[in-house]
Amino acid sequence: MATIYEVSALAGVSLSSVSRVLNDHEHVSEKTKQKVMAAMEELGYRPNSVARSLASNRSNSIGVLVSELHGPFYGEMISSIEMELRKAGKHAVVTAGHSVEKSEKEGINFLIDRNCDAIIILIDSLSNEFLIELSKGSTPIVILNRLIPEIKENCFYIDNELGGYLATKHIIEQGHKELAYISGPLFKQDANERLNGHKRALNEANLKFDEELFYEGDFLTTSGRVGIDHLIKTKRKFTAAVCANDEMASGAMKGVRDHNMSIPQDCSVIGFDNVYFANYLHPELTTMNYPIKEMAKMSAQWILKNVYKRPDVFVNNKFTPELIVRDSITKI
Amino acid sequence: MATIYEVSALAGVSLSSVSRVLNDHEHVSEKTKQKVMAAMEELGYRPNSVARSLASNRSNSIGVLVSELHGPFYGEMISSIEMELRKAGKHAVVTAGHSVEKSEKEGINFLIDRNCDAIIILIDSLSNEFLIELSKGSTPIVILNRLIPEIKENCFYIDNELGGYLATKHIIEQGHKELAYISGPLFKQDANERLNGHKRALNEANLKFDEELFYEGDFLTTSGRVGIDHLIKTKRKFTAAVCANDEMASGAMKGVRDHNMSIPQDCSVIGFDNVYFANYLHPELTTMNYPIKEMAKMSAQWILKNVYKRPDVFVNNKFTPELIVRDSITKI
DNA sequence: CTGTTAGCGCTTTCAT
DNA sequence: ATGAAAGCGCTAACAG
Repeated sequence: MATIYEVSALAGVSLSSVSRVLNDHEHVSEKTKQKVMAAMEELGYRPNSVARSLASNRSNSIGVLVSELHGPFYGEMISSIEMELRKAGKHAVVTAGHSVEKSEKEGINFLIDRNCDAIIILIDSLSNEFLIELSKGSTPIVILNRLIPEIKENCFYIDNELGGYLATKHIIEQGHKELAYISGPLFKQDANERLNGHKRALNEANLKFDEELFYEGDFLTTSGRVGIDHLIKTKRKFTAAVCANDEMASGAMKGVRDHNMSIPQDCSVIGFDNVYFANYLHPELTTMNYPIKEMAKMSAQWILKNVYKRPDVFVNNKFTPELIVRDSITKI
Repeated sequence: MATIYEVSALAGVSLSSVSRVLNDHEHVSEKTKQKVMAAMEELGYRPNSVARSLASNRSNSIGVLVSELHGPFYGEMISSIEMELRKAGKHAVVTAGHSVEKSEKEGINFLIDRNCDAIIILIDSLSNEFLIELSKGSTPIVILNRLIPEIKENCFYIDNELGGYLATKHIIEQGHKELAYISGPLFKQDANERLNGHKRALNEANLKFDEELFYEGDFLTTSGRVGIDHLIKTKRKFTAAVCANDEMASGAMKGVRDHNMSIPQDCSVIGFDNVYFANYLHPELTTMNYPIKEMAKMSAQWILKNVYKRPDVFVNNKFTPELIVRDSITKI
């Protein structure tokens, strides 16, 4: 593998000149530039990214820490981040924290030790305090799906409370009065906020929140399934199940059917996130859109702008959930 | 950030000794080891991975190139790889090729330039010849979902032809005689093989393959939907739709229902891959299991063994698809 | 605009 | 078992 030395020798210029054209510096005469490029071409020179990183203290890699790498939600997020980064010649180093505090901290250390220039984080177990502290370190961080007021510039989030509110409001407007709620794990901020929105909508309609018709799941499909079993066992009547995400909604749909009820006639269902397969469930799932792709893209752009000093792009931190009406809710 | 120099000074030993304990070398006295560890502890020393890479010519990063980063299939694969790698202190650098030849080649160069110690590849546009050539380079590669005889040690694959055969055989055994087939894009090897298996089963049952009841999709949900429209327009009768993957099957199910037919009574459906949401479709999808997690894990282990010389693990290259019977097929 | 010169932090012979 | 010293390939002041 040819090095910068050989290039400089062949081109008859100094190391620095080669380095300069490599880094697109100004103040290089067209002539030397041509000579250098020709030499590079002839030698099939490829820069050694590790050496560059060591000398410049930039790895051009961005760490991405998520709860899980699979699942419809994270996949879209990572896909979106990688696309944006790659256009800029940067790359994504991904790792998962599995919603376990210890493991998530390890993930962060892992990425920092890897000299990532910045880290994009979408996890739940680490406290705001920890993340605020982390943000004071030398590795810039951006946080997805969470607003931490003290470092709000680094946060990209949607109004989960509003989303929860709008979802439940919609279902109430269709005439439903007895709502079951299948929640995400309440140690997660978004699960909490969505539940709060749900309660606000209930309140506004003078309906009361029924503890018996509440089930705390884990955001995974199976817990939607189990949740329905649990709810039905209470013998309480409900005409709709409000689910805190689409995965649980899909599980809930299965559960409802396993009890020989049909959707939406016997039980309406609403989800949250609008993951791509919500559209392929039967009936198609009414849900709240979560613009994860746009948010992920924004977070990447923020890094390009703030860490790599790329020309300004407009960066928007707050996103809005939107109701997507499909066929899983019936009028009463 | 403390460096190895400060550690060596504080411990009162040489650079090399510090390096030795860092790398778990033998021939280090227990005493110096203790001194060094104490010094590291005191200084909060963290090794600089970039410097290590430059000096050792190992980046401890493994490139992963896939067609797409989202979708149920790739998500599970990447998740599985990352878990295995991280246990060994290695990390995954991911990138997508979008099934476009130019883009996939760029992806490979990108990863090589990033000094990845090895690359895991699951793509479709690059030819066997190209990959064989690539395998002769200095960066080891492993190939998922494809058998290239010349480099079969580096390949991890299932018998797609057998899978296609078994799927269709099963559906024939349920009494179906008029089968529509929604294929993956035929430039992809797996799509081809699955189709061949389908034809073999047909043949064996003395049924003929009907060109009119064939539709070439793109492995994405929407093309399953579109495929059904197309098939129905032919006015040919069919009692079952054999789909080359679950995503198209989910689209096909939607299509069938949009034409006011019910599943499986009016039209049975079978998929391929057994992605996690196949279980949450309605009716639950009968499909062929594709052990992508195990295969991904194996590929990571192969790298640990062959590139990093980790203690032998048993490595299996060939996997077998298995029929998963659920509710999307009816007896005739 | 171009060249010289130190490193970046660590690994790895080679002696001892 | 330990240490000295020479890089790994490149960047970034600084001087000219």
